[in-house]
Amino acid sequence: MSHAFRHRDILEIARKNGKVTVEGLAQHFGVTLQTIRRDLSDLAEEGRLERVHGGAMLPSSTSNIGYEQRRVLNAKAKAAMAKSCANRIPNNISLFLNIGTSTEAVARELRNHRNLLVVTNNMNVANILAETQECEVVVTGGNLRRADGGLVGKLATETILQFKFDLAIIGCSALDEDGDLLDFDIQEIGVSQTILQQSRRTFLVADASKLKRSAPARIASLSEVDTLFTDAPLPDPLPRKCAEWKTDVVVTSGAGQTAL
Amino acid sequence: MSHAFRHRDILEIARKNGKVTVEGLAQHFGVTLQTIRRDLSDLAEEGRLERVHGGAMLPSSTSNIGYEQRRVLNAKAKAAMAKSCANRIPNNISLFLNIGTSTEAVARELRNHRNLLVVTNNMNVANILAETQECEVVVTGGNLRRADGGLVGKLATETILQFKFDLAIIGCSALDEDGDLLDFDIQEIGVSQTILQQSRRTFLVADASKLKRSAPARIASLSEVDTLFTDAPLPDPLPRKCAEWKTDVVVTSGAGQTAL
DNA sequence: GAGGTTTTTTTCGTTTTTGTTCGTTTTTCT
DNA sequence: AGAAAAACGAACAAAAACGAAAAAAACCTC
Repeated sequence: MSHAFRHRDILEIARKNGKVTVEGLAQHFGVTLQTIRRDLSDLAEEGRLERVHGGAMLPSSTSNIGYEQRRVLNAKAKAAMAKSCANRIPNNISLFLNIGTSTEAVARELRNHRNLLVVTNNMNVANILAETQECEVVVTGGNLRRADGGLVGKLATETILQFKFDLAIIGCSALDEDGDLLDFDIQEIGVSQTILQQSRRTFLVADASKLKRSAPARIASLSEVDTLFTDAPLPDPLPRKCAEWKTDVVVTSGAGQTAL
Repeated sequence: MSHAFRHRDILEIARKNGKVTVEGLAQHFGVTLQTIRRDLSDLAEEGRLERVHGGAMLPSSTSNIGYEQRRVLNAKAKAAMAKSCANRIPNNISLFLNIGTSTEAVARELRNHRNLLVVTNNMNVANILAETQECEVVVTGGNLRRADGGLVGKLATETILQFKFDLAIIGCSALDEDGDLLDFDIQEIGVSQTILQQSRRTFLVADASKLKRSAPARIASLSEVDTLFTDAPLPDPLPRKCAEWKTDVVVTSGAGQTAL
């Protein structure tokens, strides 16, 4: 029996049960574990299944496409990045957090900081920080973008212009090999650029997946960023450029260690 | 079996029951307590659950679902008021919703309206309307007031000045026998007054409990309101005054009927 | 049926996950 | 308040799962 048949059946079983196990499938088809592993890897690569330890699950796109999916996507690495980022954020300062699941993770880690003034154009960040008592939260105005809870547009930009931040924590959609920060949404570009302009220091939080993507609009260059937090070593031209630009790079392995 | 499978099921159980226990889950999955603890820690780290001694709960503020559920208590009268208010709101207009549980109830009833431009300084209203696709939501900037999710201060006022609304739906902390709208928070006064000034028509939503309270700051007079929605007949001097002012009064009994 | 290709199995070192133990913290009982 | 019980997290060991690569089997085509 060729893998094509198995693939079809595996998907069917997965759709019925919501999940499949390597062991179970091996038994079901009377083949080796390794064979099933290869099948699942193939299916995962095609995006038809989501590989997990011990088996595979239906890709979450079935239920909640987009934001939720991105949020869960390597959440652990993001949490680690966020932790090491939060560790370098002192108390008693003003800071900005923009749109993005990574900055939301940072917000979660900031709940125990004291006396911060946090300005954000991200509804989720505001919701997260509403829990704590220890910091003042200011929300910029703007048009609500349902996809990610972002507040965008003229109103957002104008509000930001009224502040001067000690620190800006930003995310981006992509990061290319020239060290340019890119974004999908033209509207968000203006907001991000205004933030950079209004803040004394800048932290960029971007997980490794951002390095494999591209996006149409350019926000800024890494040279304008003080510290980059990421979860895997940078590909080749970038480490040298960052050194040149004096941009610190903090790589956080999944477990939470920090290295230069 | 991998943690990925358990995580999904744990969240499902948590959403159904509102909480999960370490012991219960360990038994359910046939694994050690320690394993479940690790799972719960992971989920808490991702912000998907809130860890508590002995188990975990749905995160309190983040989740729209949890919030929705918590608001059900004593909301019957409010929902009735909100329904009859929403019935008098046409489609295709711009409107403002300010702070208050009553206006939140109205927001909930507006989810099936079409082509509205809703501006609000209430995070909860924004969260509620984020669910629907049918209307544009604009959030004013402002300082986040944790007690009620309100956005207040100079930023809020300034944003509102940039709009002109077809209709404003407002709440208030108290309503006295002179027909004056009162509020506890001085900051909110400025916002409310600005709203009245910028809108062509005004609906006030105030349940009967507001009539028994007092508050220090005066927002405006009922004479400036076009329609008052409430859930019990007004005490004595007010019906006459309202008639004089040409302020409509819509009294909704708990069951949902509408009377003049 | 020989030769080449594809697929599967086998093997093995590595990584991930789970279980166990133990000292500490939190909760509950008195 | 103080003691007992329950829950917790860290650390380490055991078990399970993993991926890569070589060997074997199955399947072509000529």
